[in-house]
Amino acid sequence: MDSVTTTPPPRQPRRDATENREALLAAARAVLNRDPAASLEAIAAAAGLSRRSVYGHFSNRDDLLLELVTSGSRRVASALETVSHSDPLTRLALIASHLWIEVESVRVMAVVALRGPLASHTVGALGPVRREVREAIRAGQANGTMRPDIPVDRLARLVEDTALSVLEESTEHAIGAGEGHRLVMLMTLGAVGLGWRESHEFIAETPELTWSGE
Amino acid sequence: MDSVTTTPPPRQPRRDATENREALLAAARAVLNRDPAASLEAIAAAAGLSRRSVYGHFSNRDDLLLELVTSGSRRVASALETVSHSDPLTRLALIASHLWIEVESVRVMAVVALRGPLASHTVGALGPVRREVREAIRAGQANGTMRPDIPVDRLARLVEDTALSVLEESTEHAIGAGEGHRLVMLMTLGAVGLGWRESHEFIAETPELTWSGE
DNA sequence: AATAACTTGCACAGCACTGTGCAAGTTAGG
DNA sequence: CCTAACTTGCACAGTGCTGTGCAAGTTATT
Repeated sequence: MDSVTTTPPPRQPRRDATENREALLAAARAVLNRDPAASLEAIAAAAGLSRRSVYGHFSNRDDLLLELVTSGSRRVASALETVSHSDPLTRLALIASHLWIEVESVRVMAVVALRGPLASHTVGALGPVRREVREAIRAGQANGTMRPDIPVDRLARLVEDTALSVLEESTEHAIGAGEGHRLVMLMTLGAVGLGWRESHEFIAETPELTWSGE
Repeated sequence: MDSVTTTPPPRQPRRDATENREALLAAARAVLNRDPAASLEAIAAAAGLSRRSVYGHFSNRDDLLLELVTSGSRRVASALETVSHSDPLTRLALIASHLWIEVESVRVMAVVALRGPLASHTVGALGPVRREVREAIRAGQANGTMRPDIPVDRLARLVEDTALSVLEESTEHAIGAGEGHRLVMLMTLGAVGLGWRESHEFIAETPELTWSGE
C-alpha cells in the first residue's frame, strides 16, 4: 500500500503545445499592435485557438502581456549590447539602426506600455535604452555635433518619439527593410539638429551605418 | 375643454446648467488626455457632478466626445484660416505656430481619434490641416528649401507626428508658452531637413514667426 | 493501442462600464 | 415665493470582458 512515492514518470510536453504558445504570442503581438485593448478572444482567434485554451498557456491576461514585454526587452537589450562607439553621433545612429532591426519588439513594448499594471514593467525594460540615448546626446552636445539649444532630457524624449514615429510609420505604410533602416537614422539625426544633407554625408562616410541585412 | 394648445411658456435654460455643461467638456478634455478610456464616472467626478447628470447634457458618451472633437476642430480650423504665406517654409512654420496656440484642442482630437465610431469624424476634422501640411511640403520640396529625400506623403506624416510629439511633451513636462511655441517650430523645421542653426536663422529673420502671445 | 497532454465548448460568477426610469431633493429665475 | 429647471441617488437591465470548473473530445508520444 505504499503507492505514495510511485514516481509518476512525467511525459515531455507536447510539441504542438509549445507551438501554440508561440502562435499565441505572435498573434498577441500582431493584434495588440492594431488595438492595444484587444480581447483574449480576438488574440486566441488570431492564433487559431479558443479563448479557453489561452489559460492553458498563461495564467493571466497580464501574464501573456508580461511575457511579450520581457521577451521583447530581452531581444532589444541584446541587440543593443554590441552598440558602443566613441563618437556620440555614430552611437546614436547605431542605436536607431539596431532598434530598426528589432522593430516589432520595440513597438509591442511601446503599445502595451500605455496604462495598467504593465506600465512599470515596460518603462523598466526600456530604461537602459533610454539611458544610452540620453548619454549619447549629452556627449554629442558637449561635442558640438548635436544641437545645444534644447536641454538634454527634453531632446532625449523628442528623439525617442521621433524614432518611434518612424517605426510606426514603417508598419502602417509598407517600406523596404533597407529604406526603413535609412529613414530611422535620417530622422534621428535630424532630430538632434543635423540638416538633411549633413545627415546623408554623415551616413555615407560612416561605414558602420551601412545596411547589411535582409 | 380646449386646454390643448395652451402654450406652455417655456423658461430659459438655467445659467448654471450651461456652466456645468462647459465644466463637463473641460473635465473630459483633461481626464481623457490622461486616460483615453476614462469612464463617465471619472469625467463627471472631475467636473464635480454625478454620472447621472451627464445624461442631462449629453445623450451619449459618444455624444460628449463628438462635441469635444467638433468644437476642437472648429477652433483649430479657424486658427488656421489666417495662415497663408507665399513661402512654403514660412507657411509650414506658421501652421506649427498656430497649432501651438490650440494645443489642447489638437491633443484632444489626437487622443480620441484612436478607435471607435469617432475615428472617422476626427480624421475628417483634421483633414484640412493635413492637406495644408502636405501642400506646403510639396511646394517646399519643389522650392529646394525642404528635404527631397523622402516622398511627400511619408514626410507629411512624419512632420505631423513630430508636431504632435512636441505638443505632448509640452503638456507632460511643463514648458513656457513662448518656449513651446519656439520648440514646435524648431522641430518641425528640423523634420523637413533644416539643420538647427538654419532653423534658428530662419525663425530670426522671419518676423511673422515671432511669439507675441500670452 | 494506451495514455497523458492538450483543446474545446459550455456554463457560471464576477467586474466594470453604459444607459434609463423614477422619486426626492436643491436651486435659479419670474 | 413658486415653479420649472436642474441634480442626485438608487435600482435595474444590458453588454462585453476576464477567469474558472468540468466533461468530452482530439492528438502526440511511447
